[in-house]
Amino acid sequence: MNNKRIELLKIISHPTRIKILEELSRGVKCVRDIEEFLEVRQANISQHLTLLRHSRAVDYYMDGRLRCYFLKDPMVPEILKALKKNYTKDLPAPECCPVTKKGYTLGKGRSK
Amino acid sequence: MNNKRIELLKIISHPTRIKILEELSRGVKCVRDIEEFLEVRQANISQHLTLLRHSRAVDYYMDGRLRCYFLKDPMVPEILKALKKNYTKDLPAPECCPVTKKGYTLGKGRSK
DNA sequence: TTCATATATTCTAATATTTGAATATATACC
DNA sequence: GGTATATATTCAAATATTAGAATATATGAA
Repeated sequence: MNNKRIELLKIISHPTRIKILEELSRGVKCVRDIEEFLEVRQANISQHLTLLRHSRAVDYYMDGRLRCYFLKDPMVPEILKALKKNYTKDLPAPECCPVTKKGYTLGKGRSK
Repeated sequence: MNNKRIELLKIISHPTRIKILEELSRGVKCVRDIEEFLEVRQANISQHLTLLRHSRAVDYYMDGRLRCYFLKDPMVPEILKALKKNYTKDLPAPECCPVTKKGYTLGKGRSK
């Protein structure tokens, strides 16, 4: 598995950055637009955008004083989709322990 | 967006844990199986499995001395799929800066 | 009960991430 | 030029993550 992809995934995995990416998935936005709907200070948003830029998740157009950000990496929408999906139940558990083919007891760790 | 999902995404985003999850996506495995194909010590694998258990990404069956781990959270395979997908090009960039509807220059930050 | 096997936990040091505060830069407009 | 606006950078402190080492626990077998 490509390590760059995993790094990008890690970068994505932050509440503020997810919000930024979701907003960008609805269309191009400049930093002030992002400031408006997030309760986060400008400098911090800029820090997050810098991370997203460096990991090539986003890119931007400059128009005069504005930087208009947009999504660039095609994995990002896929990840957002997977995050938003409504999962109704757990994956089916295997019939029995396939290693020993014998009976089993359920893991106790599941409630922790 | 559900914060638990984002936390899980962050937990997933680690090279060793991705490898473990990929292996589990091929079928149930006990810890020793995982040790065999990863060049990581048992204690460390156990630490990663503990994280994955606590975030409910995986669960396990006990069979005597063996703990047979399997995938539990349905988002995990979706994320693995998104990671493995062969993305051939970037998302299409917007025609022009939609904020000002004027001409634009491309961001210089893209090469950093 | 004792031993070996399978796995987990605890502790710790190194490192990375996160945020706020302050400051810097770049551009448009006067 | 000077000023206001839009955004980025730097620094530092708080916090979180990571991996290794040592040790603990649980189970099955003898």
